[in-house]
Amino acid sequence: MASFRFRIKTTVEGLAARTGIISTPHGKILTPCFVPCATQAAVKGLTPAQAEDTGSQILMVNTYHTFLRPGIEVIRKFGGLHKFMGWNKPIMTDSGGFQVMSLGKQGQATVHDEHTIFHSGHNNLKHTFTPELSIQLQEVLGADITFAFDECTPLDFSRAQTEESLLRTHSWAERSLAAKTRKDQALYGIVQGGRFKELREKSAEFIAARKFQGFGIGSLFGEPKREFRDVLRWSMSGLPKDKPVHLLGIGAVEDLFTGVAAGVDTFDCVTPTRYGRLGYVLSSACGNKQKWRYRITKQGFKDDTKPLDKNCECTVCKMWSRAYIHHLFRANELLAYTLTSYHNIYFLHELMQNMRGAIECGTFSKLRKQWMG
RNA sequence: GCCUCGGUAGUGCAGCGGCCUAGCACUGAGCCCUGUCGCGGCUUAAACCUGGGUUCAAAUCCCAGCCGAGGCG
Repeated sequence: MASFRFRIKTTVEGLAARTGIISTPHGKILTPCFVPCATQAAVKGLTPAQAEDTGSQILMVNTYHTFLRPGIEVIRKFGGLHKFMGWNKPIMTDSGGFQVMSLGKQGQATVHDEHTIFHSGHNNLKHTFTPELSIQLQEVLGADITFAFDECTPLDFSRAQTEESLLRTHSWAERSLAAKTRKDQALYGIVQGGRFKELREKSAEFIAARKFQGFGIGSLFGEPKREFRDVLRWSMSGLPKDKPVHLLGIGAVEDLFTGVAAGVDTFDCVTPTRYGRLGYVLSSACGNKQKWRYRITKQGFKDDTKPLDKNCECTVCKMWSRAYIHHLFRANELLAYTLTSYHNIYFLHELMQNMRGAIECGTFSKLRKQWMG
């Protein structure tokens, strides 16, 4: 079985942007690329075949969610996620760290230095999560790329709170590494540090010094765009260039350009599928140059015979009209979610493919300018 | 034909003399969501069946009509 490897193909003069190839036991990934979320071992609304058709090279599955349901023993019985969900390409698994924050905000998680206690909504059970458990679970899940258990620090945390949280993330990073037993899985360490320059740099330095095969950058959403750029730069400055970097939870068009320019190799984000369910269509021709999206549920599309995106080559855009998809949403037909999610994922993969092409042709800055103005 | 009950935003309900500038839920219109949210949040639009009467004051009480549901013939 092939082991994990990262090879840089092309770099861009004056920028950190690069193309590369991540090799994993389940195949290669051309970077930079977008990673759709399959949180509960499914890309919401799509079959694995459809996910592959959109251009997906790798999926992100969540450890905490699959631990709660169906439970790790079920997946163990199948020999891992790949066989369980019928996806033979690479998989990465989130460590459950994000849920420390997202559930914590709802009072469903309490963080301690040693562990985190989750109060499950499913059945009122309490679950104690530790870095060791997260790694153990991820090894059973069998992902090609795994993440250290971290604490996603809310951006409104004070300097003192952020520092305390960061110490925990670092301690958990070391414990995650120590708990690792499988050699065929890559383990990424995660850089945190909230919105503080010194803490981000300190975190990057700390994580870079450990034996991780790659790095994740955490907690970058919700920032004003200017800060986003800065925080990303601080987070990456101390990381070695020869290892892959994943930007966790980011997928807005502008952020993808910013990330790639800064040298990020992979991105995961829920927006294409979440937007798909909310009736938002990603489009390069929608007139909204901030968000690159519009709402198909609006009245105006009721009898619109045009495709979702006139510039898009995806199956949905070739086969169906805005009027039809508008109708599916109005009628609450499940196909609405499938078609819109399919298109949205295709849109992001297409964008990333264009970025890869542009980097290799030396026209990345031009492409970015075309999109961002 | 008689009797009973009911007619309040698009839908379903609340209000039953002044506290109604009429409340709620869904729906509509619009905005928002970045390691998931078929969710949730915010803004906004929209109604007292008709006509008489009683009263200082009627969505509210009375009469007639119209409409709907049920009962009796």
